[in-house]
Amino acid sequence: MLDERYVRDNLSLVQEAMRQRGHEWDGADFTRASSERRELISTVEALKARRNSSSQSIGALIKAGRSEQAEQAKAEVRAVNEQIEDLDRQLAHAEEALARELLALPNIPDASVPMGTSENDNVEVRLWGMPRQFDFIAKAHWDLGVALGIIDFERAVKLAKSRFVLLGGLGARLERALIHFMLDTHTNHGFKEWWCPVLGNADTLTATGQLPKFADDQFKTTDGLYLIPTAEVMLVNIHRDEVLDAADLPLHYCGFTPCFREEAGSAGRDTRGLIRVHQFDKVEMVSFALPQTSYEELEGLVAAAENILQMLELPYRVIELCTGDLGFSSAKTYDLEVWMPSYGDYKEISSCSNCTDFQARRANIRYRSTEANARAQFVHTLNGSGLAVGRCMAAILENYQQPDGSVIVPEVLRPYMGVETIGPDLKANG
RNA sequence: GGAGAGAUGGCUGAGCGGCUGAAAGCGGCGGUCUCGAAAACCGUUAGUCCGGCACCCCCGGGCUCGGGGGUUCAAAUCCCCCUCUCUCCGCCA
Repeated sequence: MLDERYVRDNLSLVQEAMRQRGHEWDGADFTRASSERRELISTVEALKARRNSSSQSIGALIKAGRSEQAEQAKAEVRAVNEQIEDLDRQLAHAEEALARELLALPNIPDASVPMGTSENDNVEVRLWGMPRQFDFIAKAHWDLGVALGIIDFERAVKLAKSRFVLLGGLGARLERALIHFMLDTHTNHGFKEWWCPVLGNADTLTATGQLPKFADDQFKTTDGLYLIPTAEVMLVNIHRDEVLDAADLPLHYCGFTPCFREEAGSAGRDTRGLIRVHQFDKVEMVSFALPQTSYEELEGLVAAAENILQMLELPYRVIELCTGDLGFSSAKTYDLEVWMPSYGDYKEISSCSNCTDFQARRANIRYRSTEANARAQFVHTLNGSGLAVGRCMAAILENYQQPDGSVIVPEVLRPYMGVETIGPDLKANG
């Protein structure tokens, strides 16, 4: 959420920022609600001040035994109360309208973010590794996985519905190996590991920006809880309504959770395989940082995510999202895209964002500096995938496949897997 | 799931419907003392919104004692609903 005063004082800047994002917003409703709210507050608070002082004098009159004057004053206050009640109702409406406006407004892109209207305008920052040249016909991971007996899409449909996945034998073990490898690597680099609920309440999902605007993208329960679309939601909300000690910043957190997404509106896209499913595993990183260092933190998160891909020896590239492709809460985002032979292209496997104070304001997460009497300020929150596990498995299967349909296990995963290859012998795969 | 108890400032914990945004203690901050520190003593110490001043300070006012509603001229205090915590019972991986 943007600061109301900032939006009010910098309306044309905000309008320009929204235009760069491709977000329709003229600010008229905001301005109306904002000024209406302040006018109502001034009026109603003057009346409340009058009520308070009158009530006090009534007490004095009663004590002095001047009951007829007290009764007269009571009648007057009753009349004032009727006006207050009416104005408070109007004020509540104005505040609702204002909140609606502010909650629907995305973050302002950082000045360094490249201009653009779609993913076509994203900028490649760097490349790592070389896509492998196959001297045989490379298979897609959905064919490989099924042939190896480690991925079962058909039974997953029976168990749930389409866009769910069932992993068996070495497939299940590979999933687990990746999760452990990623968490071990991050915790060795100073990230604190958390295990958290996968259902969150409305306040929690509002704080990170999923609600109210993206309610259709979330799975929900009948009693008002939501399945989390990413661990970011929980890791950020750990400190909701808290004041952190500046000396403790930055905080580096990580956690593994399943992630649930309705994928409403993505019908027909990435319909095969592990790329776009309703439930997938992800190891997530979240940082809480001082405003003045949050962009350094962002580079650190990207490096931590890149480290995983490098250890797995998967070719990838880093791109910087343009203004038009930026996520709702983000001021600046780098995506990591892994080479995916079946697409003949790079495919997103991690997204690292600096949300500046946008989520912190919604979540009311502040910090107090060590200087005496310093006012609590909003922290900056950052998040990055480290990495999406399902897509990582897909990339490993495709990039490490052999002519006979077997898959070599990346070196760093072998201690977790206990095998060096996932072979074509179905029995050996569990 | 059943029965009971509770929720007050950074923490502990008082609080006859009006003089209580809140006693006291702890903690924090500032000071006296000291070469310095500790101890002792003195002072100070909630958040947020609106307005005066475009910021901070300061000044005036509103709101906030888990959340919401009600009674009343006036609610931390009385009534109702909800949430959460604790104790006991039941159930359970």
